[in-house]
Amino acid sequence: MLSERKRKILCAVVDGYISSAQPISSKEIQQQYMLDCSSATIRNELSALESMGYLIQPHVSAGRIPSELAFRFYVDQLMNEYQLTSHDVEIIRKYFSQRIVTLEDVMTAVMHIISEITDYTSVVVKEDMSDKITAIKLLDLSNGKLLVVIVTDARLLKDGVVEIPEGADERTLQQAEKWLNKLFVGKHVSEFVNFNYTYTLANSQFSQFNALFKKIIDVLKKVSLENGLDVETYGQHKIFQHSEYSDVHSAQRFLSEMEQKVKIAQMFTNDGGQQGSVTIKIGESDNAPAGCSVVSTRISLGENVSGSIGVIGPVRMNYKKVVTVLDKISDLLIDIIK
Amino acid sequence: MLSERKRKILCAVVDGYISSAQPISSKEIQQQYMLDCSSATIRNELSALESMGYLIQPHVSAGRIPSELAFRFYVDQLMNEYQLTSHDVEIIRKYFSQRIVTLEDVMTAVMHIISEITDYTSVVVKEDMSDKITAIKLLDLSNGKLLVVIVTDARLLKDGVVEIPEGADERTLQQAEKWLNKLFVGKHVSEFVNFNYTYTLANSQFSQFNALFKKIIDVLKKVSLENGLDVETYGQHKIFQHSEYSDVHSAQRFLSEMEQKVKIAQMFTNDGGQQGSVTIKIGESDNAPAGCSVVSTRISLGENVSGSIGVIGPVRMNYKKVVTVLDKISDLLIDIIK
DNA sequence: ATTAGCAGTCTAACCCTTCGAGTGCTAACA
DNA sequence: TGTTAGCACTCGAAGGGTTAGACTGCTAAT
Repeated sequence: MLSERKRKILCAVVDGYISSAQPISSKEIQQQYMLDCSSATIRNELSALESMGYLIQPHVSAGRIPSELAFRFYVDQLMNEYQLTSHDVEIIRKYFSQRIVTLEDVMTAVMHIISEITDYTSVVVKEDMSDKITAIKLLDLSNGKLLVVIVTDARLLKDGVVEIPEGADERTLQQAEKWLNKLFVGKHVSEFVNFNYTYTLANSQFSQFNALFKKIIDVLKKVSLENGLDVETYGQHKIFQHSEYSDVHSAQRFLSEMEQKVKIAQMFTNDGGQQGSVTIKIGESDNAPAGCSVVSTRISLGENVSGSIGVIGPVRMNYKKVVTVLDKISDLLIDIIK
Repeated sequence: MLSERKRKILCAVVDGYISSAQPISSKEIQQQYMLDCSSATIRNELSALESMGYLIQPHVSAGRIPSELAFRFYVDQLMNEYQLTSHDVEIIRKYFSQRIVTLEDVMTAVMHIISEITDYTSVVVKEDMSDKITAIKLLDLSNGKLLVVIVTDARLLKDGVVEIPEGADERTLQQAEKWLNKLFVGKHVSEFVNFNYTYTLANSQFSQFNALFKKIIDVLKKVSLENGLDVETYGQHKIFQHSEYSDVHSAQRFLSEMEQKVKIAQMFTNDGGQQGSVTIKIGESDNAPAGCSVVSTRISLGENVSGSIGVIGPVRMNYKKVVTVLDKISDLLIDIIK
């Protein structure tokens, strides 16, 4: 448990680093945040926080920067409120006062608002849940491969080819087919983006077919991403405003990452938080891209459509502001989407 | 008219600069491209080409780089054939051997192929021509504004608000409405992306309403872009592979540009070249973004859908390769799309 | 018309120094 | 025991100066 003073100092470092992108020195903390002890005392505390893993010293004659652990602690316990500025509110007003007719319009507006206010790349993921699976068929292509056909309500079929596992005769394949249908029919295609197969498969009676099922579910995942999911981003150029992307390499990495829509979708849709609560992923340990954080919230977009909105940006992100903006937009969406 | 030797030298400079991104020296040309005269002679020729506007010398002790004029001349007259490498062919094979079902699949594959082979950002624009305009209505909102409602076959209506011009009474507005209907009904929404109003309007009998019509057409343009047009890009991160974007500023400019889908659509769809012929825009004078070139070709995607595919990248682009790839893909598409 | 040779120019790279910011440690102090 | 002043030390960023070398333009000879 951290002492009150340590918490205060840690918060000062994180806040300061978020706004300046520079290592924070003991003097700076004393002058700007706490006046009741000397910089030497703060140095001692900083040193302690560093050995606890919360702070990092880029080099010996520099101040401290927060570790990912510190950011995690910050968003969970230290972060205080952010008040939307009149400028922020004006941006929201501007977009929502435009004529908005379709769901597309809404989402485009939301993306632009979020990106403009926060200066991060905004992401909208839309999951169309209306397309239900009506049947799964396995077709032996008699060259050692199996054609998996997934039939759905709306579009006739989606398919993929997988290897037939060793020692699978016709009868076992039929059984497998039966089992697959039992498991999947009636479900929405987009439910499989984040399907965690280890559990389900470990308990199935077809453990020798694990590899096959895994592949089939991969086909489902692919299909669900390509058909049931719509990923849009806006404000990729905003990353250049942040000093962590001032070198070309990290910028390139970020952009490559952003073009992998599948990955993006997963980051924004999994561990489904409830509407109204904001999920924050910090760094690779949270399955965000290296050096990046993902802040998102789930939204409902009508009968059979749900989704996520959020931003992706450097770990040194203005979480307060982002969370507040997402909350606000989320509230507004509830009013707008009937 | 340029002498044969000047053409040869100019071609050498352009080819050399395209592949090295470095100013080309007289010595280099002599060694690599022509052995039948000395570097001093080439220096004289280079000097002449510079004063003709084809070459630029970054500083006095550097070689020459081609001007945009030179690139224009190169693509029109000098450029020789490019042979697809086996690696290129392999990439095409890889993507087209995947199961491709929908038009979406095709276009995604095409985008990836083009970007992977060329290392530039690829763009696909799809214009859905099935949505025809059935009527245009003007509604006086009696606050000095006019609601323009565009009714189409498919989706009920699209609208926008414009100011009523000075001195427009009810009767003239009715006339204007009539004229608008005569002009637009039966046309496809997406025809207006590149509608050039100056000509049409200059010859209309409503010259005093030019501003109004202009706005209405802007609404149509906006509508057609938002509804009838689909712009997708892939490989934005590829720009970092090219030295002109090794500084953060130009990279940012490029990305901002790429996020303006409207502009992109216009660059790829206008002055409608025929399928099978590749259009090359070089630099701002050709309405490409500053420092950029746009290479595109029109394709047919079925009954009521047409579009463009192409790349956008630095003016120092490997035009040979890009043109060849686009030609190839264009041919393949003709086979695939029925 | 072409070419060898040479003086002149400019960049890129490297090294060196300096400046200042910030720390850790020590010893004194409450 | 916790806090603080003082100081030596470290390290990076910035600036200046030098050097090496890449090319050119010009001149004069062929």
